[in-house]
Amino acid sequence: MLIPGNVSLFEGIKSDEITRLLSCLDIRHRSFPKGTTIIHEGDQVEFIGVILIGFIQIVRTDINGNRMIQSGFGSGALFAESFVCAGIVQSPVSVVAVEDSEILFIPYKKMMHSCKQTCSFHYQLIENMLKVIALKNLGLNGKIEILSKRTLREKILTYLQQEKRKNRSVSFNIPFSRNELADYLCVDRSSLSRELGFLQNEGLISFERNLFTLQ
Amino acid sequence: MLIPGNVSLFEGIKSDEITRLLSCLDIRHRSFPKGTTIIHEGDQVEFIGVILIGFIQIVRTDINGNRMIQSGFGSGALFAESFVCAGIVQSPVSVVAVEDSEILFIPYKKMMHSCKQTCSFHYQLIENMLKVIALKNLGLNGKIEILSKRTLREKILTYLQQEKRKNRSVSFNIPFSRNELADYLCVDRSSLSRELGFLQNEGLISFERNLFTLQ
DNA sequence: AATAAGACGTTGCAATTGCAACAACTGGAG
DNA sequence: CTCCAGTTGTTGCAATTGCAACGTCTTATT
Repeated sequence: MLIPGNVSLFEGIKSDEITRLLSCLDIRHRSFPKGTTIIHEGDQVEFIGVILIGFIQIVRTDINGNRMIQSGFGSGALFAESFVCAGIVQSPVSVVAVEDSEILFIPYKKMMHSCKQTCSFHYQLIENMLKVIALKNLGLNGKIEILSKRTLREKILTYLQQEKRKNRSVSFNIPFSRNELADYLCVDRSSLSRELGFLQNEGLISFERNLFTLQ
Repeated sequence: MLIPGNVSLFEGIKSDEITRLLSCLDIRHRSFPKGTTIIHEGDQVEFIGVILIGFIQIVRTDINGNRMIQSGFGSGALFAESFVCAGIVQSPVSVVAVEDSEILFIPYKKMMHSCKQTCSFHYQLIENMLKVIALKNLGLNGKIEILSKRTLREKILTYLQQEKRKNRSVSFNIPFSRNELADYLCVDRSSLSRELGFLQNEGLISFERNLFTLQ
C-alpha cells in the first residue's frame, strides 16, 4: 500500500514512521468500488477515514427523504472526523465512493490514547488532526460568510474577494464551472450568469471563462 | 480565580487538576471591561481564549470596510481556537468584550507539547479541544444546511427541523427573538414574519411566541 | 396610571431572483 | 468535417423577498 504525499494528516511524519504508525494504531485499509457505500447513515462509527485514492461524497437524507450531496472529497482528505471527534457515534450522514477508492480507517480511541511514551510522531498526528479540523472550520466560516449575504451580487463579490485573497493576486482562476459555482453559492445558474454580466458591464469585475479579475 | 463548571474544555478534569494545569501550561488570566478589544484584526495570536465570565463578539471587517458581527460567545466557550490550531498566526478577526469579561489565555504550543509524561489530564485537555472544535464544525455544517436553501420557507423549515431533532420533541422553544432568528437565517425580519404566518395558515407549523410545533 | 421602548405582525411596492426555454459556443468522438 | 453533448449566456415572466412604514401588544420604569 502506498500512502500519497498529500495526506495532510501525515504531514511532518516520515514515511517509515507512517509505516510504524499504521501497525501501532491498528489502521485498516480497504478498497471500495465506484458506487458503493462506505458509511451508512446511522452506522456506529469509531474511526476516521483517510482517502488515499478516489473520490467520495457526503450524502444526507433530509426529513422529506430528499438525498442531498453535502460535500465531496478526494485524495488526501479526511472524512467522518467531525462527528467521531465530537463523540457522536451514530453517523448523521452517508459516505459514498463515487470513484473506485482506497480508504484508510484510523480507530479514534487508539489515535487519542495509545502509544503514549514510544512514538514521538504520535503527537504530530494529533496535532495534524487538530489542524485539519480547524482548517475545515475556517473553510466553513468562509462559506457561511458568503451565504450570509442577502443578494446574489454580494455573494459573488464576497466569493471573488475570498479567492483573490487566497491567490494573492487581482487575477485568478476559479476552480468551478458556472454550474458548480452556482451550486457553491446556492443560487440559480442563469441568475448567476446575468449578475456576472451586470458586474462586468459596471466595471466592477472582469472575466473570461474561469479567469477573473477584481481590482 | 474561579473556573466555572461549564467550560467544556475542562470537562472530565477535576478542579485540583485544573489548578495544576493552569500553572503547568502557563495559562494567563485577564479582565476586559465592556467595550474593550481583546484581539485586534491582524494581531499575532498564539493562545486560545477561554471565556470564564462575560460575553464576547467576533467581529470582521470586510473589503468595503463594513464591520460585521460574525458570532458571539458567552461563559464557558472558546475563541481564537480555529485559527490558532490551524496554524494561522495573524488573526483574521477582532474579538471584543461586549460585557465585562474574564478571560483565560492558553498558550497553544504548551498545550500541545509540554507536560508529556507527568499530567494524565493533559491528554484529556487535548481530546476536549478536539471535541470542541469538531462540535463547532458540526454546528457550522448545520447552519450551512440552512443557508443553502434557496427559499425562505425552506430555510425556516430546515431550521425548525434541526431544533426539533435537537429537542427530541415536536414542540420546542427556540432560543431567538424574531429579530435574532431573522439574523440567524440571514433574511429580513418582516419577510420572516410573513412566511411564518403562511406556514401556520397552511397548517405546516404552529407557534406562539417562541414555542413552535412541527409535526 | 402614564409613558416609553422594544418586539412582533401587516402590507404596499419595487427589486431581485428563480425558472424555463432557447441560442451561441466549445470540445471531443466518430 | 459532422454530429453531439455539455457549457455558458440571454431573456421573458412569475414568484419571492427586501424594504419601509405603520399599528398593536407587551413590558419595564417612573
